[in-house]
Amino acid sequence: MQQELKSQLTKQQIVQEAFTLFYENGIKSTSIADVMKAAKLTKGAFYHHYKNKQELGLEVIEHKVRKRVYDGMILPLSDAGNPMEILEQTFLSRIKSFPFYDKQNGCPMNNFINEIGNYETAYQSALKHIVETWKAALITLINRGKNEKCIKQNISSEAVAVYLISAFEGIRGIRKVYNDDAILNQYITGLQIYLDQLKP
Amino acid sequence: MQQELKSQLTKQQIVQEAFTLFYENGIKSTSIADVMKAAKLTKGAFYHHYKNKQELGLEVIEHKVRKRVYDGMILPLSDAGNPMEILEQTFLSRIKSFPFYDKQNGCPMNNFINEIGNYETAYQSALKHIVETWKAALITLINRGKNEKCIKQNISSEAVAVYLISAFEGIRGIRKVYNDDAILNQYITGLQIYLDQLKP
DNA sequence: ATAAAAACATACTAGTTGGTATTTTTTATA
DNA sequence: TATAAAAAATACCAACTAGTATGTTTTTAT
Repeated sequence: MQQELKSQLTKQQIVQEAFTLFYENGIKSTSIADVMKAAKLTKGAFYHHYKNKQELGLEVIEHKVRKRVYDGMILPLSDAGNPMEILEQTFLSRIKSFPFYDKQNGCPMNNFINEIGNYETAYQSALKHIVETWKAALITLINRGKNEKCIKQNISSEAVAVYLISAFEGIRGIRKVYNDDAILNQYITGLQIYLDQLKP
Repeated sequence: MQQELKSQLTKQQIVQEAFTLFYENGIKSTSIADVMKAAKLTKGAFYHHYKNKQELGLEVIEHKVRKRVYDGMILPLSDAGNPMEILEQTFLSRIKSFPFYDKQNGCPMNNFINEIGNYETAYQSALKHIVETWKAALITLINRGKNEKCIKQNISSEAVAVYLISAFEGIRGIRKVYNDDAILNQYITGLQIYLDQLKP
């Protein structure tokens, strides 16, 4: 039983280091040896715990990337309070308060989405699942906003959800090629205009 | 003189094949040998024309990617006609009419942006330049719309431009992890709502 | 026609990659 | 404390990578 625990701890460490390296340099540019060096272990240990690199990639997506999106963008949506304010809080305040590191490296999910080829279906469905969960949570919130009369009735909740997610992921990529936050501030202003127009 | 022409023709072919392979599989997953095999030439020919892989990458961005964005998204913005209709035409109609291949593989510029690491400054500034050109053209059009009273006066043209670009690039990435166009249609509806709200 | 230069091919190197085979070390338990 | 299983290390391999060195063919200029 204690051995099982140690095994899980080791795997956790590998996944943690892998996430950081994948986030900073991409999955393709990161070798197993790189990950294991960061985890202060050797390749032998890796292949004792994992079948291959893809298995690690999927675990990083499902455990690290998923959790990040969940904690930062999905969970706050189910808070009590004015739905409009929650949207502003989640999409506006959050991006403002990102540390430099996160601004520079973009969104881990978006990085993955755009790095993988269209034939890597295992990665795709794992990523799609995160987007779908996010979208569903947004739709629920927007519908609540409609019920509580703080969001226009005659707009498609799905469409707004998808448009919000698209713009958010888009700017996280675009910000990477800039050296400053000016473009981020323009996005924020643009988002503010967008959100204001959703009010009845 | 004829040799100069042949040299340029060969380079054009290399750049063409490189663009296709980079677009479909990413620049990191594409080797020089892959490119030259597609171009029906050998590695020796490549290094006769190019210093290294990065020089090719930059040429692909500056010649192929830039031209694609320019022709598809920038040039139409300077057409005569109602600015609002031009925006709808460019952002709505264009994405609808994308062939399956383009939907599946996303936006070449966005793929590049999200594949490259944040230390690859040469690529970044080449990509930033494209975004900046696009943004400037959009701002010009939006300002014209304001002058001609078909776009609200009290909104920031820059912010709208950035928000439009962000959402467009974002959805092109997100679409890649889906197998169908439903998400694309939701984006289109979301964009339609957004554009309508810009009207006075 | 011929020499030089450009275009391209061939063969190679040194380093990296994902993955495997085998051995050593650690740990749990009887 | 002996032993079996799990964890980790070592050593390796075949394939691939960017890039180089050197050769051959083609084109151009004289």
